[in-house]
Amino acid sequence: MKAISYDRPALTALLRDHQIAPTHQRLEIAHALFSRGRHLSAEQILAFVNERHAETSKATVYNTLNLFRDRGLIREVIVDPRRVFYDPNTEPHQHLYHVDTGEITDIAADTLAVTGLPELPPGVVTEGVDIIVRVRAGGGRVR
Amino acid sequence: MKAISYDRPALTALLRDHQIAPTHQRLEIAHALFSRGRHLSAEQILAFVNERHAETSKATVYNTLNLFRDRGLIREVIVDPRRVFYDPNTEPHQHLYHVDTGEITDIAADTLAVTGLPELPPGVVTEGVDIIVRVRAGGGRVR
DNA sequence: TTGTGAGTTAGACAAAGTCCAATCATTGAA
DNA sequence: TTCAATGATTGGACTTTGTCTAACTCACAA
Repeated sequence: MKAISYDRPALTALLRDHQIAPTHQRLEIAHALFSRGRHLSAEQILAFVNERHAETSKATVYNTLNLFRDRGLIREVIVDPRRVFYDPNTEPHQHLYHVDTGEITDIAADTLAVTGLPELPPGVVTEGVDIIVRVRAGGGRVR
Repeated sequence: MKAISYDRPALTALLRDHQIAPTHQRLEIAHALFSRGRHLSAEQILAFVNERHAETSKATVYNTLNLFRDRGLIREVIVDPRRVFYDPNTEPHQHLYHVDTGEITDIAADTLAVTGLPELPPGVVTEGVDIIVRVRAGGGRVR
């Protein structure tokens, strides 16, 4: 999330930076994600984008999210087997997943470190290291 | 994976230890997972269990896997948004996920350490910390 | 003004998993 | 050993998330 303002021209520039033609629908979808800065599912994005009057189809939402992901504009978060969440924050960071509520929050990467990762098998490259801290409402005792 | 042999009596005892009535179907499903010691999807387990002649339904496989998970006999691995994998190894360890092939392998926990996890919000308990190293076939340069 | 190619669309389809009401098995008490 | 009660299993309908396809639309360059 490099930019700070997410008005139309800023989003247009953002898409162009990532070699994405800025169509109306794509700008709407980008706006839904970036203006909220939250982790949203495809269904939620579809609902937000069509809040006033239907103008964007399910197929376009999925196409666009996959395109954004391939172009490095957003990131997939896989924590819930039932649906994928999309994260407008592509800076390195990790996730805290509240199992009961489905809520996802960020964990800043700068405080976090992983040591002791094993050697990778040859001919293999790391795509990324995902860390998910799963929490649930706990009876009294914190920790 | 405490036990070493996974014959019928051993599996029966394993289920009983976890307050699970050892029915025929449950023993078959436990056998499919524990004798292979690999990460399997529900579909794969269904196929293994019915290899010779159909004897266990889809519903039972799902019921049973959820029961085993709730009783702490197996663990869910959520790395692929399309399906859940089940892991007969409940000892603390992490996963390496090969994005191209779908292959999952274990990372021993004893070499691994995570530091700098933030304070949890109050009234919340950690269920677990999942670490997934995503790798893909890489052009020459390893690492 | 018009042709072209990229983008969008509705709706059919697919895959994973859940639910339900009917049936079947296991078990413990008599 | 028998039998009722409880728990487990079943087929199939259903739900949800996501993909696919073929037709259509739109922006834009010539």
